[in-house]
Amino acid sequence: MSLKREHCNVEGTLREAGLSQTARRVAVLTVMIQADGPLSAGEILKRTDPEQKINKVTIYRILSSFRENRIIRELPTDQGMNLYEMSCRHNPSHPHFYCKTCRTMSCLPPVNLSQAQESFAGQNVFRIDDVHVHVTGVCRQCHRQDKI
Amino acid sequence: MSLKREHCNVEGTLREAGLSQTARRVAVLTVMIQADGPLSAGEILKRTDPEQKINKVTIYRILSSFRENRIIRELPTDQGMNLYEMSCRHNPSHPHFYCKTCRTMSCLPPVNLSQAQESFAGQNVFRIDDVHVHVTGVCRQCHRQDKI
DNA sequence: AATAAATTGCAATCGAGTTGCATTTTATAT
DNA sequence: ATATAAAATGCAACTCGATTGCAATTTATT
Repeated sequence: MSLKREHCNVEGTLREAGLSQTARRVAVLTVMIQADGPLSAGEILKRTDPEQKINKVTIYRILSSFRENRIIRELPTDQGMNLYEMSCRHNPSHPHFYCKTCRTMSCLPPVNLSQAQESFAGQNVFRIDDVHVHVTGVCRQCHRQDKI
Repeated sequence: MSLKREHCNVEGTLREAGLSQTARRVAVLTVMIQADGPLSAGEILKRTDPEQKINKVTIYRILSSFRENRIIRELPTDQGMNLYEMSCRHNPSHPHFYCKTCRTMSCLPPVNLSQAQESFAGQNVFRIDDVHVHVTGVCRQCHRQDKI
């Protein structure tokens, strides 16, 4: 994401999702909107106002509600924890690049997978070791069985 | 993967990787080769001969050595744990489909991402909620700093 | 201001995965 | 075959991200 960019309105986003406007939710959403890359739950906690002393459980519950309402995306990492980023028209779904050396996750522009290697050449990518496409949704069997 | 398929030779795979032929490694690799989809560490443990009574620590250490030697691939899940599958010429890298309802991960044929939605139509996919491309490697900055 | 519903904090807990160390097994040489 | 060093394994304890139960607090609504 660039520095000068449009982003969502905090109050409007919560209202559209049908979530009540609590100080905690406003704080977390503000951090998410201002972030320039995926953040861990711990990092989100650090970036909220220390005056608020938000409990980590509250952070996780707010992130869950945001995820359920598609306000944010959850990105599982190779390190067994999740990172979070905004999921809105200002930040459409895109590949992420994890550097094994500095252990940081950064965003890549949306690309055609078959052109990945060439397309990523202009990015901060020296070597690609693995490209993993992860598709989430509902399978036909589950849909048939009316589990949803 | 289909039922009648070619697969790797256990002893040869270990030898080529420079790993000694221990009963534990043979057991785990046999399970991996015979699997028809990604398995969790616990499931792999279950599928080994109960007579061997392999410790879970040993399973994790064997999986780590296999991953380091590119014998297997590790797939992080939305559930905060990893699944494992063979990484060889008989099982090239491919997308995976996670059904939120039955919570199972299944394999999809390799496809061009831009054609994903259409291509998956013939699979056991009812609805796609998210397609996540995860690229792993080394960034330019780390390469410049000779960290590797 | 009163009330019910929703949210939050705290402590305890879960579970996948890891670490330290003693024991056992493997590969290699004699 | 036997000895030896190196590698692999088992066991117990532990790490840490994430979750649960329940009481206390805050929010939305009357």
